[in-house]
Amino acid sequence: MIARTQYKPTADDLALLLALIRTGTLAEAAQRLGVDSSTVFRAVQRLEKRIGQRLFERTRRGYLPGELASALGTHAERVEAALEGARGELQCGSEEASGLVRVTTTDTFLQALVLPALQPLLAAHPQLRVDITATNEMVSLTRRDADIALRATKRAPEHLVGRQLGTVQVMMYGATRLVGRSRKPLDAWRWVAPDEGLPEHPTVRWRRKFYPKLSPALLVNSIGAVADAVEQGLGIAPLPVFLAQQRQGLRALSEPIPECETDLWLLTHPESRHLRRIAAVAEHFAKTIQLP
Amino acid sequence: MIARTQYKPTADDLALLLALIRTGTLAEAAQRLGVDSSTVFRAVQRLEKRIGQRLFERTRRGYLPGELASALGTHAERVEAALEGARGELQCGSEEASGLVRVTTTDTFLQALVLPALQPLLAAHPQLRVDITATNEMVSLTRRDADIALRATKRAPEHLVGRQLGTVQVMMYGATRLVGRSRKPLDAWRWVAPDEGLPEHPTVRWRRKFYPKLSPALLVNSIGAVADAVEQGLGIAPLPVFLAQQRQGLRALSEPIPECETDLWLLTHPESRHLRRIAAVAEHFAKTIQLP
DNA sequence: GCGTACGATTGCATCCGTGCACTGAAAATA
DNA sequence: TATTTTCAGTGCACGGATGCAATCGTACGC
Repeated sequence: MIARTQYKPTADDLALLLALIRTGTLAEAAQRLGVDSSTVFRAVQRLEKRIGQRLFERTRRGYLPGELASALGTHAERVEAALEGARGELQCGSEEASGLVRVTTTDTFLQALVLPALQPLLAAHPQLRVDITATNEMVSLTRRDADIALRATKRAPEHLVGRQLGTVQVMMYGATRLVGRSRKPLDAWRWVAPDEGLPEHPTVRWRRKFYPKLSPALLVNSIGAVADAVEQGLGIAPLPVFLAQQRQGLRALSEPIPECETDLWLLTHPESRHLRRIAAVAEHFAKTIQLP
Repeated sequence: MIARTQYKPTADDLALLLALIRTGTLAEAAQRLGVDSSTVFRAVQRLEKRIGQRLFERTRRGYLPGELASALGTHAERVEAALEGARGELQCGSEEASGLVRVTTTDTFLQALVLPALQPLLAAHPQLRVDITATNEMVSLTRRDADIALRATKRAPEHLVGRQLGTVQVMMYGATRLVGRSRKPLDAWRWVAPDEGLPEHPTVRWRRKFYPKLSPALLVNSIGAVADAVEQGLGIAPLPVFLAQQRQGLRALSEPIPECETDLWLLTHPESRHLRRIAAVAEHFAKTIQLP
């Protein structure tokens, strides 16, 4: 083990590092930091000398972060977020949140849960902007993607701070005008199901396990569309209760199916969750969106 | 809304604030920061002037943090943790963790899961010190208490980053030499149970719900002691499977009881989980401790 | 091929923050 | 009550970081 001088980088060092990583040139980094480019130049030199290791590769195009610099950069982002949180404490309006918050969820949750909850939130915070992305895929929520996620999973997500908002229960449904009061077994009906776009959906897994022979008569590309199809009387399908309750004329054909149950999670990034705007949105969702 | 000058505190400002909050006097804060006390004095003045608000109350005894100062202090702690994380990146040994990690768990998990996992961890990191607190109570895990917690709960904990390590399954057990191959109903046996110290334990709730008339013949003050008593043949009891498997001569008298199931969570603080020593312990626990 | 523009460096004067030494006052201790 | 300790707060000289302006090197457009 070499007795290398253990220089402890300051927050300024990290801010500089981060700016330089993000921009790639001294001039732009300097502009972002509000200092002269010569200052950035000398600061990088100092830092490298004190650490005793090269951080950036100098190329014609500018500064290219090395491995260590990248690693430090992720830490620097955390420091930055924490600092921003502290600064939010000093915003005068104090209660009102402002800025952009990026939310990601599925199309189903979006229309059934998120959109209805949005109106009062935006009314309470006029300066707040919300950017919602609906994806069916389970995108890993990095800081680049979004600030808040509303997801349904069986197992709790790692590396994220989560609140469980309830449980998504699933029952078999059919349109009343289709099924009437019939007591036919479930596999005597035509089924509607999501197509190959959602191969791992709990309802699909459940059907394959308990009705392996069954072949759905209609495939559509989202759970919302399945619900629509069932409402139209095109067949029966396992549907989340909260979705079925929005539709007219559906009749439950079963008890809640335990195998299809998933938990509804409200997820935020550990680092950014203290930012006022993000905390405001998360709090509001947690209060407004509740499943049994 | 007053157009107050929106001064953005630097990380140095926050470090100073934090030191002053923690020590209470200029001299001690200065010593902790490695600067002169006059520097601290002037820095506080500057900061208050720029923020446009008093942060500390000056008393004979020293500096007393006001409300805003305390609020900023919690943010400052986050900044501090993030900075420490960045500095850890530069430790030369790089892979070896050093320092103190405080772990809290229950006595049951401690002896059955944590202690067995500890040996290889300490061997791999000679400089690492671990401080384990076993409490039966569900102490709220603040940064003051501990860095890592191993807990069993139904619902996922909020405000903490958690990993679910598995599910604690519970079955009825009795000593073979007591129950033999008997098929008597469960309530024909004498029962062992935890005493009033654990009134909300899942097994207790379950018993009250399904065997309300039943009165345990023996009460002891921990789940470990219940297992011991059952092993001695003093009665039967619902026991976590992982505990029963450690004992000799126990026979399961039931299937796993769904109502008694709890999830095993490994919890860390969002802020400190990037520190090398804490990440090392958490990783090791996550790898080593696994329930089905 | 020449000029232009952009980016990395460097020299120099300036200024802010700092440490050191000191004062004064209030506790703590004898 | 006398003495010592321990604070907060001040004057002064120094040094390092900064901004400005000038220089150099290279890519790119005409």
